[in-house]
Amino acid sequence: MRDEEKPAIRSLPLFREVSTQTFEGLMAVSYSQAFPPQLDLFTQGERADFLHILVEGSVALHADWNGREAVMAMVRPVSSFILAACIRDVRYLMSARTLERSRILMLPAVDLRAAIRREPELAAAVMSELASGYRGMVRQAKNLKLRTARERVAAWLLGHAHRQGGVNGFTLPVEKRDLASYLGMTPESLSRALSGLKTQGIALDGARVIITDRERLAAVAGYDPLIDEVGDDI
Amino acid sequence: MRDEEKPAIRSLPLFREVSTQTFEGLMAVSYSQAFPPQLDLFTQGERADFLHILVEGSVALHADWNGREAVMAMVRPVSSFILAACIRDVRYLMSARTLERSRILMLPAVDLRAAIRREPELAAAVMSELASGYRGMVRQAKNLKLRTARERVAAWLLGHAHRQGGVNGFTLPVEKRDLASYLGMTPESLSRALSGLKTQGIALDGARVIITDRERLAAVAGYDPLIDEVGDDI
DNA sequence: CGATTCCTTGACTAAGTTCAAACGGAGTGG
DNA sequence: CCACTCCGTTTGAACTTAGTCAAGGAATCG
Repeated sequence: MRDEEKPAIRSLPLFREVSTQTFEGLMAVSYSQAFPPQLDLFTQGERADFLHILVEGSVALHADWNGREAVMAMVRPVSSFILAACIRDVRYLMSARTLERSRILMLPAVDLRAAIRREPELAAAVMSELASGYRGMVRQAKNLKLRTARERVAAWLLGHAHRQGGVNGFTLPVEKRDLASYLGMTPESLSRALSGLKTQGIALDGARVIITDRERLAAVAGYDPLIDEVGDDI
Repeated sequence: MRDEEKPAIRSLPLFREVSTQTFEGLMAVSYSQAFPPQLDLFTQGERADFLHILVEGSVALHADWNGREAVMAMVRPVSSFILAACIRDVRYLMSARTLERSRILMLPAVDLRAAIRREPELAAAVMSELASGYRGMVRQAKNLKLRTARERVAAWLLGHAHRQGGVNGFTLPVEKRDLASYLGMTPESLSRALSGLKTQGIALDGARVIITDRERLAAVAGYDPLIDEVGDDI
């Protein structure tokens, strides 16, 4: 793996409190690899052999069933994914594919599990990470069950603007069809939902979105910290 | 707390591997209480002060937003709930209410966190439990995103029959409207979906369901271990 | 019993999907 | 440099699914 990647990985919630010895040990058995866009990293149902850490690029976790597909999560650097399957030593429930060219660190699940057994600080971090991931999924399920498609779109726009540092304008970080799938709708529905929101506080230009009336958009979205505040758990 | 409850709690995945000393310590600071049906135990947004363990009865975890409500999970004995919020010392994302008269053990989150710090076996069990909960939520999100209402109903029926020990007939363990909400639909839709399934391998008599043609029902449901096999993680 | 609560059914409405076609931008090759 | 192609997006129209509203029925519980 590259040395310039290390500091970013070291500062992940997962490794921040871990001893240097353990961290270096884990890095020594991991390997980093670059993947082209649209490449399948693994497929649901396979055994979880590696904890993946996205260092650069972007990755979609998706699920397939009966010929249908849904994007379950969109991963951005630097963060790990599919920790739960690695911990339990079971099969992936989701597949992963790169959206852009991506650099990924692959950490053997066996070594991770061994390190956890040795180092309580790592165990604590994993626990915290899993709890956070669990709550993220609860939020997603709430979003799906309680909101309409249009409301989900409005909420996502607000949430993304917020995560970008409270900006008003941004360009969509992924293709619209992937976003649509993530939000549980078809690309056509997303397109129409976005059009419909043009009178509700946003302006559109291709993949560029500008929030012109935050209050109004928030009213449509029914913005709620217990669904949308993904960041520092309240 | 009552002594006759202890063995069941002791054999929970969470406490099975824990030292007797720690276990007894935790039990000593916990208290068990009986609640009437339809009682709110806590409300989303409140601080998570107690890990709850359902000893007897049944509990629904639900989420509310903008005047709408959705049942997110149905808890049956003996199992713990809202572990993630306790671990992270944050607010509940869901509310809880009893469905029947229930006996619940309440374990102060502070003591739980302290015990975890002291005992690696407990930390490991918590980790495993959280990972399992996370995967459960992923399954639920997949279910919601990929399946139609009718397919979810069919899959739930099969899953429930399977969890009951592979029986063919059973009576619904909760009221239909709660089941409907859990499955992300209205009571009317559930009613119609069940009627529609009468030609697809089930027979109905009020709350009693008999699976007459498992194959056929499984075909409608598109039964998939990566969504439906809730039990021992594959 | 009578009252309440839950479930079912029917008719209607709204939301979202599907299919098809047109549009538009990015990259390619003549 | 322009035409061409490819692919994602947009738009329109028909259709399907699920939700809403309202009324009737069935079961339950004081």
